[in-house]
Amino acid sequence: MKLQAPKGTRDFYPREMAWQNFLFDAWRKVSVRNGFEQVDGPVFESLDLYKVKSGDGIVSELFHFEDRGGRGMAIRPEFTPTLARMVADRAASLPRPIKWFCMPNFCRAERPQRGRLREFWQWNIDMLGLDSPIADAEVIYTAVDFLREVGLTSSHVRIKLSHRQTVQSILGKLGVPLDRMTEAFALLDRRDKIEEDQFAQQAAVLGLDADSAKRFDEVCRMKYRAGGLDKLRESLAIHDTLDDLRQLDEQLHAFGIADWCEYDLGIVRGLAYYTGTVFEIHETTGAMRAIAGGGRYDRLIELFGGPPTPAVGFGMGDVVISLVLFDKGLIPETIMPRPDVFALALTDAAAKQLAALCIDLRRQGLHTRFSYRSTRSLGKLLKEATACNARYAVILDDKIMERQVEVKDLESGEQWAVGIDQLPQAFSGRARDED
RNA sequence: GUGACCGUAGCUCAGUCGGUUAGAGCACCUGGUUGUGGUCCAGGGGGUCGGGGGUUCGAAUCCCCUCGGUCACCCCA
Repeated sequence: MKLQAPKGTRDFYPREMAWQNFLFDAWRKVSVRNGFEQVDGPVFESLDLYKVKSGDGIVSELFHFEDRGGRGMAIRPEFTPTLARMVADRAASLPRPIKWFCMPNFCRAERPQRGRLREFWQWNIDMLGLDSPIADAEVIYTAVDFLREVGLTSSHVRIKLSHRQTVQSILGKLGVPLDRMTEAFALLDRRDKIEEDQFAQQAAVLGLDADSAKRFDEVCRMKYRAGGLDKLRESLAIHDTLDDLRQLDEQLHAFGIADWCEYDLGIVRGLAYYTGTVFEIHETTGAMRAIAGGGRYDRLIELFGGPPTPAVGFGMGDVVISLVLFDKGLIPETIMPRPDVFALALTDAAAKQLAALCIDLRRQGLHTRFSYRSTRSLGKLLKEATACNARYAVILDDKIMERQVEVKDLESGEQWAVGIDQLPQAFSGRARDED
């Protein structure tokens, strides 16, 4: 093959495109019914915009270029900076809370792996201007609503939750000073990738003695079902009211999604800008990378020059969720657009009327296809009609001269004669009853 | 960006020790036959074996480079 799609990108043939549309439809439908409004921004932004949040180091992860005036530009790798910019620009006039969603494509110059490509589409749900755990819970509820919509259950996937304030409070009581919290979170995130003694050593640098480091590690490995906060508190053996987590827990119950959720203090979410709730959605087997991730980021809008604005949201990429649904056999067979009518001609005289009849049906809004083949074999033509999953076949023979055709219901196999003027009604089933 | 493994038709794969013109099933296309739906029959398109270079009388097969995929790092916004 001489020309191939660039590394980490995909071509969408009709079948893949149909799936993509199916997924997008589900994202949009769920977003809208939960009260979110769709937005979007430019595919590329000023390079500087991405440095604001992530620093200069981000540049190597971006596809970037100079425009003809020498200005640094980058193809968007995420939506949050654009969102922050949009909110900051109209902060005074937007009604609160702001509930927005989008499903744009992003590009990141990373090494592709399973579930991780260089171009992908991501569903973003964000809720701004409401500093209440209700917002956290509603955002998480929206994710659960989607999971249900595509046929997943709480036995397939789990929402793993943590809370930055809670973990920070625990770490503080174990001896980590406030100014080393960011490092402590980073260590927490890396704990599975480094040796035990290295972990202990690095923990010591942060002010944790051997005993505290061990407890720290233990706490982060335990999982607690929603509602199990008292157990969590006991096992911590640390006096902390866990107020932040407790309020969230109440709301998760109020939204009826507690059985999808589990507390896992080992969930950190890479970047430092999360301020409260953090969560990831994982397949329960744990085999795949996270399906979605998000949390509360109350400082970020300020960082982009807006007024102090509490915010919570998440992103879900199209790649992992598609792999998960494929693995679980949850991709429906019927994602391709289905013709209402497939018209076919059994004689040369009838073939001459085919186009006119189809155009007429199309003008009445019916998805109509016909055969381009010269064969007059009814068997072959019906096979063609079945192959594209048409609902009805319209069979033309010499009776077309008397304005009569046969209509065949391709699901039931029933067939009956219809005058061409009654054709559209024939498909509703009413005309048949009158016969 | 670093390291490891992989790469034969759209898909799943066969291809002996390096040896003639690279194969099968499915899929796709055309027509014939049963006038009524994954039947049967006949025929067809499609591969410079991912690409380039090297070794050799001769390379899908051996060596190097490159592109792509997968896995682990990095990162995961």
